[in-house]
Amino acid sequence: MPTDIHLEIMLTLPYEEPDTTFEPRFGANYPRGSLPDLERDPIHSLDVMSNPEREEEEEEEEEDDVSEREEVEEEREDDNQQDANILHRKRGPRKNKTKGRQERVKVRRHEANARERSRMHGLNDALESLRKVVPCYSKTQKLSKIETLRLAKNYIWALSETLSVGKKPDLLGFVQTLCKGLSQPTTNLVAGCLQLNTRSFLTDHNGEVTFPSSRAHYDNTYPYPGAELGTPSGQGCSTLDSAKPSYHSRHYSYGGQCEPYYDNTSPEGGREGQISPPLNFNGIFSLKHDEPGEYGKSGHYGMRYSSASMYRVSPEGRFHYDLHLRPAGQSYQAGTQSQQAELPGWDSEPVGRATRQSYQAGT
DNA sequence: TAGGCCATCTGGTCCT
DNA sequence: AGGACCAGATGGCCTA
Repeated sequence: MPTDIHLEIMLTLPYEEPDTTFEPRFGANYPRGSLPDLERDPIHSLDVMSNPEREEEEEEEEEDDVSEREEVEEEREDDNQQDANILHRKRGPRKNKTKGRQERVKVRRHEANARERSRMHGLNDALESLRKVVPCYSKTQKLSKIETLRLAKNYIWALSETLSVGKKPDLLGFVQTLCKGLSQPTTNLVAGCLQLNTRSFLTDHNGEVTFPSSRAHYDNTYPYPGAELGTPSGQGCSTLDSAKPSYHSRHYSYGGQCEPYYDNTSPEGGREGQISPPLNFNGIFSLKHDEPGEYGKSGHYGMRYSSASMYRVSPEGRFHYDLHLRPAGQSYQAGTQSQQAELPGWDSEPVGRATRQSYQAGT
């Protein structure tokens, strides 16, 4: 896994920094009515008299700043030199007027650009916040915007599905869901963060991550009646699912049908834009994450661990799941061999065991 | 060098 | 009218 990919945010103009390309001498920054009463030349008076519409324009021009007026006066002098007959300038657009308007347009454009920059910076800040609450946050190896959004969607989906199932999730299936639709580098990153051996992943010809042996894991982790009975999807719901709105139907509706978790219902699947992730119907879901100040304390690749604590309140009581997705270097208690056996693809590295232990401990 | 990602500029559209 | 939002264009940086 590359360690020092440097993806600096290229900010030519930080939004806290004044836009040096903006010339404050132009009209927008001057209070209205504060302009000196400049003496008008004969040409000016003639234009106003001969064209009533010009009068409104002249009122606008009074709002322009001194510098703009100076430019206008200079141009008028040029016009006088170039055109001896002032009557010829009674008709048609005047260059000085056009120039003044152009300057105002330019100022507004600068202001709009600054607002747009600020808006995009706000958007990027929000995206950065999102990066910090999805698995595999790294200051040095940032996920791209699109990958961050995809991973966040998958993460929400995986957590929600875990809640809806109401049992400890299978890690491999969890990672499968996380990696749905992600690029191979990002998949490797996620797997690396979770200390999964990427050998367990296979990529099909479409570039989508597939897990040949994962069906059984899903069957075990996300049981559904159709799978058990071999019936087409959407023929019924588990007890748990019947107690909450069904989100497993393509045309999903409350109390509706169920489909296999992995049958065209992946986060990247046909439900895109149609549904929300399944929420716990009768419980409480909360996602805890470390404060930003805690990030980077691990010091390993600038990576931090991500912890998501899920609480579910049910008639049976309150369950508490902790999903700690930790990078290499984090210390954990050793897991058991049986746990490893349940998770094909786990390597034998201590960190991997530790991560598995943490994941399955449910503490 | 091509491709990916990014920030920025820009003009259009919609809304207040 | 002006601001927010959006998408296309453009150019820079970085990596394979």
